Amino acid sequence: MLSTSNNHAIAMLVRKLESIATFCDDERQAILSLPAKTRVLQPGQDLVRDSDRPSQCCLILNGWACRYKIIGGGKRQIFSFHVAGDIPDLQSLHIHTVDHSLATLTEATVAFIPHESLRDLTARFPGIAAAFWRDTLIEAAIFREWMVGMGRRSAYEHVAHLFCEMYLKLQAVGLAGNYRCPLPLTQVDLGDALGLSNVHVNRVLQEMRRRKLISLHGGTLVIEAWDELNRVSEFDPTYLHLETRAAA
Amino acid sequence: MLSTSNNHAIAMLVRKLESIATFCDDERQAILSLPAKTRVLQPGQDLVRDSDRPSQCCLILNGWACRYKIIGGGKRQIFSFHVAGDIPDLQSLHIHTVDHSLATLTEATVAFIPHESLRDLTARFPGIAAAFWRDTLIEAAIFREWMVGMGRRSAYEHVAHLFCEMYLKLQAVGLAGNYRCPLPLTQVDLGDALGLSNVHVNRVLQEMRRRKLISLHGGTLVIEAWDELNRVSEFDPTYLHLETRAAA
DNA sequence: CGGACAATTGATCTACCTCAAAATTGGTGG
DNA sequence: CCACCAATTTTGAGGTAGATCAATTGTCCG
Repeated sequence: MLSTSNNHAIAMLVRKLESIATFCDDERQAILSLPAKTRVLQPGQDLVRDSDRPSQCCLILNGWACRYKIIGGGKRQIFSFHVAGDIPDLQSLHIHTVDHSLATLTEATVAFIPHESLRDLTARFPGIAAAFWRDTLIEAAIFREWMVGMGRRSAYEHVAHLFCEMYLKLQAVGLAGNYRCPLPLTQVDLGDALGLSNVHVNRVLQEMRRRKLISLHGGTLVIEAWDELNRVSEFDPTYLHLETRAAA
Repeated sequence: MLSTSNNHAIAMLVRKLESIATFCDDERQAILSLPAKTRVLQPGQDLVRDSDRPSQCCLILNGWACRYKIIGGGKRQIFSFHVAGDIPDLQSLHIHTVDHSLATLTEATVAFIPHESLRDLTARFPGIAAAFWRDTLIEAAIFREWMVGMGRRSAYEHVAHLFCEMYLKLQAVGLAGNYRCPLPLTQVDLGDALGLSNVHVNRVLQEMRRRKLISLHGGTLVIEAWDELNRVSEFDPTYLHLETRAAA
């Protein structure tokens, strides 16, 4: 299940970065010529584990992954969801010991890029370094918004807010449109991301369906009332800092 | 209340960065010669406000500040506390529109450094750029840990965890030692950081005092049972990624 | 068709919230 | 040194959002 890199694969990364930054042709070309080894993984497999010291970064080419931490008593907190184009462990470039885990949620295709190549790339192209840095800063902004959700929003508002966020992020990289996006997560996954029990997530989802805000089944989320979903969650997309202006 | 920069002020920044990175003399010297305008602010003043587009960064020289967001109904979520040596809005270098606010919690002395100077510095010294990036990555790691606290820990565990974190961070920059550190926060501030009501914070603190884990009054936190505090909060300092090995 | 996993339901429980009042503290001016 | 004010902490009573536990149903898929 190993193959050598090809431009088509790395193109996902360019698309992702261009949703938050702007490149010239040289820079684009340099990214596309990054070396990478590709692998296909089953759902639920760990890519990086707490206290690893990786020497490469993972680029998701297909499927979904999440970052999480397990605490005593087996409770799990999910920090982020990742899709094609994301480098979920970019931070390992500058922080050597990882402090959480990364796992696939679905079957996924992942490319591994040596730290060395990325360091060389960022050294030669400060604009690319800035884009990577910007990506990690936006991630921190999303963490802050999740904190607001967990600390100060009701479960209903929090779920609605997450759906708005995910739709816009997916749309920005061409993976969603027309108020419809893939969402191959179980209610347990959602609960672990939101800080809720799966039972309560279920009840909130039912209420949202009943009110005709969304429909969600078969791994697809359909937003049936975007404006209303924005309103109830007080969603303001500024924090996503997307270059391409978000859909209204 | 304005004065020109001096090395003594910027030295706080070097101390902070050296708690998470290592510099050569050239780099240290370059940081020390950053220009800065210093100002003294009263408690409760906003330094940066949601949707500002600042052209300078704030370096805290003295006192405490916090970053926060207010949502509908006046609820506040605090994301981080900042002390001498911190640049709480470093991200504005790469993300132009800020998506939250920054305010003083106590009387504070703050130095303002133009973005231009910081950009020039990071362009000339990649090692300093890496240290700044590393600082923002560690901040994200702390956000993740706060998410665990809000989503998956009990109030008691969460408070204990925060105290462990703050003590180690302050100790790393020489602002704490001997299990004693400044903590000039009201119970309302703590609640807004932890996602709890001030009433509940109060009850948790009483319980922690009753169990002889801490004492807290007059703006000073004394940790009376470090090991026990670590144990109940399952505290693992890895995520702080401190260079200087933390006290046991 | 059977097995595994995911979604749903029901019943009960509790950690934490809200509201409101009282006590304490720290600073200030007389 | 005391009296007073504002801010903060503390206490009490009652309420509720969301947790837990355990069963049932639905869905996918080989």
